[in-house]
Amino acid sequence: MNDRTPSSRSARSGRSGSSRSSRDTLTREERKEATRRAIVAAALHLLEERSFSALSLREVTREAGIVPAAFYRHFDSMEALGLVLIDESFRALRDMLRGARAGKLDPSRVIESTVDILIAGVNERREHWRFIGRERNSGVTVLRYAIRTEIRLITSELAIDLTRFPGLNEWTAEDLNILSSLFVNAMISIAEAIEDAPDQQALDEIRHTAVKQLRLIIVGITGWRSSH
Amino acid sequence: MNDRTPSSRSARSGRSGSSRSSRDTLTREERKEATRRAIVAAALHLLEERSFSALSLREVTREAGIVPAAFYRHFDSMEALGLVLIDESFRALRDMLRGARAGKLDPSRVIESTVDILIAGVNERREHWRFIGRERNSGVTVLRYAIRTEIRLITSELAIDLTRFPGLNEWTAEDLNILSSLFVNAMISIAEAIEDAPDQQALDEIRHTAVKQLRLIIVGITGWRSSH
DNA sequence: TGTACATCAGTGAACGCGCGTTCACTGATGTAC
DNA sequence: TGTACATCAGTGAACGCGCGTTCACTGATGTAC
Repeated sequence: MNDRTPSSRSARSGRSGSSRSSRDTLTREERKEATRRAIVAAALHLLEERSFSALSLREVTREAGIVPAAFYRHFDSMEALGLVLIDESFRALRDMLRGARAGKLDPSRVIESTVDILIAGVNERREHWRFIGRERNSGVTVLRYAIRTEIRLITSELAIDLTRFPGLNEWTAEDLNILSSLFVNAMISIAEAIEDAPDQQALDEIRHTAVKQLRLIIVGITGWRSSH
Repeated sequence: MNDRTPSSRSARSGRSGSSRSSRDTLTREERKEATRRAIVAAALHLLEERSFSALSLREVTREAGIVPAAFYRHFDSMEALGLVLIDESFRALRDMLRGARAGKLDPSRVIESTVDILIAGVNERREHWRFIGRERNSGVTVLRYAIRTEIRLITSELAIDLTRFPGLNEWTAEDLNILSSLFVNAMISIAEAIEDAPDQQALDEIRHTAVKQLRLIIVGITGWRSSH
């Protein structure tokens, strides 16, 4: 696991000065960025087994292949690194959701497709999901609030999207938000279940359950007249 | 916060020997039990602000008013203490649910009453709920599994209870479990929201949202024919 | 009730360890001429 | 292209600190007679 990202041979910049890479060498700026990415990746990797508050600066730098003091060339503190991890994780999550929306799902199989996309997305970015899932309720206040803010954002974006569905366009904003947070909550617990799935059979079972749960919510919606 | 539970004056046992307390003194056994409870309470108190993996043995003993080494007279390790905390927290939770069932709710207000009981219950045992909510997804594997097992138990107990409801008694066991885990998930996220509620207004809003969400699930059920 | 001995919850000192942070440093990369 | 100087990412040693765990101990509580 110790690739020793830093310390190769030499580098040479292009003509006019700023960021450009020639064949086998990198500019100083590019090297710094590579180390930064190594730190982020090391942290994310270690966070599969630890919670953020149990993660030490020295562990991260050890995994990233640098000396502890070098950490401070990139981040002010572990907390700053944590916020970057959240930002990056939610960027991945948003990409997934955007992809799902652009996909123009077959209306007769909306739920199945949604669940499939969710499962594929979580599997693809296991580390990010695990991190978010862990820290959402964990001890580090700053991270917890940052994550809840992001989730609230996603929830209200979904609420806006829902207005486009037939039958929902005359719901009140409040009701749409309630519905959308019901969906988001369901997605979060499905994602948490996926993370822990030990094998394909467990995954199939989760898929099956998730489809039924979401279908039940949909049935609820269609039989519902937005109240007061 | 340092009450110094241990070290008072003297004690005297009753006639025949074993556990019995006279007026103002305690047997050795009772003192030991008191210290044990002090440790558990200290840990639970500190866990309102920290996650378990960030909690040190020395912090706990300091808060409990004993010397670090004395911890080992009561628990083999911090992990053992963690498991006791889970056991105790879920005992509190089960008491709440049992109370709710025994209450013979007004059928026309089942949802409102359920939510009220949930809110009251969570408020009454904030420390336990916070602990469970945090550790459910946190880094300490043993605790995470212990909590999930308990939640699975509660879910299947609820599923059995649901068979008594008109219209649900002919559902398959699988479908009942799915429905019941939808309920339990909703309860968990409601409980998490309650923990963070800063004031009465936020609490009212949570109550309002929770009632609507549960009602939506119920509508879903009544419009549902248990499939295959 | 009184005495002599056993038990054991809690003490206090000591240990080695990994931690976060600081600092002066080095040497490759970048820039000015 | 060549030279002289500036920049700055990463180094390695050092620090003081709180940690978990061990150990021989103490003195109140408990028991046997």
